[in-house]
Amino acid sequence: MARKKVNREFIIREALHLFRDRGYHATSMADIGVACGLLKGSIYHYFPSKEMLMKEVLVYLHDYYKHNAFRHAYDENLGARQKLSMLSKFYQELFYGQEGGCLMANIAMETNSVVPEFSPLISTFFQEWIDAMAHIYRQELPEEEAEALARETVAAVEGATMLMRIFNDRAYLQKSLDQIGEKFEKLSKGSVSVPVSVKR
Amino acid sequence: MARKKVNREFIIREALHLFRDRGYHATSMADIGVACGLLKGSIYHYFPSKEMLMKEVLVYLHDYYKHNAFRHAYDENLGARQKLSMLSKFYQELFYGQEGGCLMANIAMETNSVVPEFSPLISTFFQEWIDAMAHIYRQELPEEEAEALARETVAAVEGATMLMRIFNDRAYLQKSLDQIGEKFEKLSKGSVSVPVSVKR
Amino acid sequence: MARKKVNREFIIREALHLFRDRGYHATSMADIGVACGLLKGSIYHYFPSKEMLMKEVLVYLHDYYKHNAFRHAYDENLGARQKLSMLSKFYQELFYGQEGGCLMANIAMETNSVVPEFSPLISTFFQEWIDAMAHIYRQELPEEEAEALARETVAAVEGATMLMRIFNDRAYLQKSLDQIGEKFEKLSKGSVSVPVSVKR
Amino acid sequence: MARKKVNREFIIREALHLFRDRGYHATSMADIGVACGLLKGSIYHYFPSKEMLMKEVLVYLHDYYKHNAFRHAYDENLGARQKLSMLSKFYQELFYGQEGGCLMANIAMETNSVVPEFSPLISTFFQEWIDAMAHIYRQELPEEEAEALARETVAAVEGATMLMRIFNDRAYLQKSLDQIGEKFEKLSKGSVSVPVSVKR
DNA sequence: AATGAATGAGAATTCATTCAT
DNA sequence: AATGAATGAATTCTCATTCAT
Repeated sequence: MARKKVNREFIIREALHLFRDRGYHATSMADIGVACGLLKGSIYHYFPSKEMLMKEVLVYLHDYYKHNAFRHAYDENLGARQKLSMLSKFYQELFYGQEGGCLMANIAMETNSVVPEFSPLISTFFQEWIDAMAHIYRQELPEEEAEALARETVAAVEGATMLMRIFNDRAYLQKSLDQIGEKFEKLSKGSVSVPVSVKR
Repeated sequence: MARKKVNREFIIREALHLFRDRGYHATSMADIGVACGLLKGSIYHYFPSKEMLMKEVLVYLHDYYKHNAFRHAYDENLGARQKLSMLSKFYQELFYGQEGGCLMANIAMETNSVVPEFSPLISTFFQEWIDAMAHIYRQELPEEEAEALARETVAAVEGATMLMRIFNDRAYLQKSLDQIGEKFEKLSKGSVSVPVSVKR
Repeated sequence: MARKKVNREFIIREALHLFRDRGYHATSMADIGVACGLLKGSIYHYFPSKEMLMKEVLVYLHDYYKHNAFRHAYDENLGARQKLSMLSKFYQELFYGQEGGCLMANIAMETNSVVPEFSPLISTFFQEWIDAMAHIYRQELPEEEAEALARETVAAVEGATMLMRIFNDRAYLQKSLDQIGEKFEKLSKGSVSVPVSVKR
Repeated sequence: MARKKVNREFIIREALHLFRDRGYHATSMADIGVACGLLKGSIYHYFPSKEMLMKEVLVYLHDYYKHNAFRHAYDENLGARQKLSMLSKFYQELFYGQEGGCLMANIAMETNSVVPEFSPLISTFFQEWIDAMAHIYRQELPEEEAEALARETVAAVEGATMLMRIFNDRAYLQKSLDQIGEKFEKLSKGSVSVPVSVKR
């Protein structure tokens, strides 16, 4: 029964789940308060506004991905295939809060032209994701091809996550993540670029 | 200045644009009123509630796709490639209200767990889209492959549309639509099924 | 299927039932329109406002009582007991729209200090009712006693009608109407006044 | 000018007066807010809806009667006549907010078939009132007679209260309350039951 | 740090009323 | 006579935010 100690991070995490599952507008400060065991007014001791809280949530999630997922893309102890499989596993877990899907995508769709303050935070996130994927692909694919495939991959995963929510069927995401490796395999075989044998 | 005559369809179309661009919650009845040259209260002359209006918008858009896009998939005067190119062109135009992207996707993401009444209307739409794509693919691909590719296609297009909005760059969608034909080409070549040569 | 021809009286009668059953504020012009097979706007061809319609309803009902009930009190062909029994029967039928009770009382309670324009119409009605009863009682009771009993009678009937509605039990009104005769009997026996000697 | 401290009870009491005087529909949350020195929105800090507030008002008034009036009926240190006179005095004061009359009756008449949620609260109140009166009467009257007289008494008082409002004349209620004792006197004399021999 | 009260702006919705056709 | 559209004001209710304690 030991109550979670309340601090900025705790609130951010609670808010993250609510925002992801119910969206920005449909989540009230009171909802967040309840989730934190606080009154809505108390949230303002930690964050000056709902908008700032949302921003911090976006930053928090971005950092989380950066440190726990994107990072692997640049870990030169790993081979491309290893990296891809690690990332896949990561996304799989992350997006498996089925109710919610991807916070970044959800908020992007809902607020893109209505709270433009969020946009740079969101586009930076996606750019870094794409960069990370492209970095992996470049190990075996020429620059341009790598970038294109990275964009394609991210689009495919997000599109699949969306369908997963709509049809309430995890298979969509599962399939999409599986294809990441497959597609890479096929392309890198056909590619002119030197087969990987990197490792330091 | 000849004012558009106001009727249900006119309101639905105005609302559609607002809902697509600004989302469900951030669009007020007053906004819709202004767009229609009416007072907010007057909208209720035509629709009993915001929720019902949104539903009719979803139905309207679904019908629009059905009659203008999905229909081609079942037109047996056309070859698979022709169908795909017609659909691509259609989506390209439709989703080129860049501000907005895809109404169905936007509303799905925003309201999925918060206004469940919309969900069946949205999932039916996507199912019919997938069915239409699968129907085309079946002309040259085995059942299972056709279905999988259809799901993949829809996910890819929606994911790309999302990135298009986020990066404010139409190339994402463009690329994705181009790949529909390419991917099909590659797969159907490798397939066992008889090459198409339909054309009555 | 021959639709009722619409005229002022028809609307008044429909409105009367709605006002009696649902009250003044909770009855909308649209409700009245529906009951009449008209649109709400059309009511304004017959009455300039909801308030004026309500007034006419009150007048209409007053007239109805005057001609069909109170009148008997002054019909010198009838004995006091006959008069009382006629009136009882009349009220019984009138107030047996159980849902509704007494329009005059309902509207009085609801609007007394909020639409004072109705008050004189209502108090006149009740005064005439009391006068009629007093007139009957005077046949066998002294002036003062007759008046007091008249007031008492009206209060008792209205109080009972109210309890009838609250408990959804017609017995309350029934009992009260029965007691009108009984009480009169008891009082007139004890009274000094000359026993009635009915004419004809 | 020391402002009354606002709490649930304070709001309930202010609302009670407004509801009694102006009725349920004609009293807006803004009215209540003004009466309490608050904005309309602030009322929702204490009550979740107008309907719930009304319910609490009904409960509050019921409790008030229970503890301050009905209670005396069961106080076996008092004789029947004493009880009756205490109750009379109580009603006299209570219903002497002439503008308003009896909240329970007013709300019953206005909302009986339009907000059925109030009905049980109201009928329970009247049942307890009747029970209390019957309990007193039973001291000197046989069961059945006591009950009938109780119903009659309540009906008479409410009917008189109504006429008091309509004619803006306190004499109606006064007279009715006076008669409670008289009628009981007459009946109990004629009754077979043992004359009361008050305890103490 | 946290509360509870209060605010003020704005949301959806209702409704009496008007008016051109 | 009747309609259907439109209005504008009011109503209930929500919510982000502020602030004294």
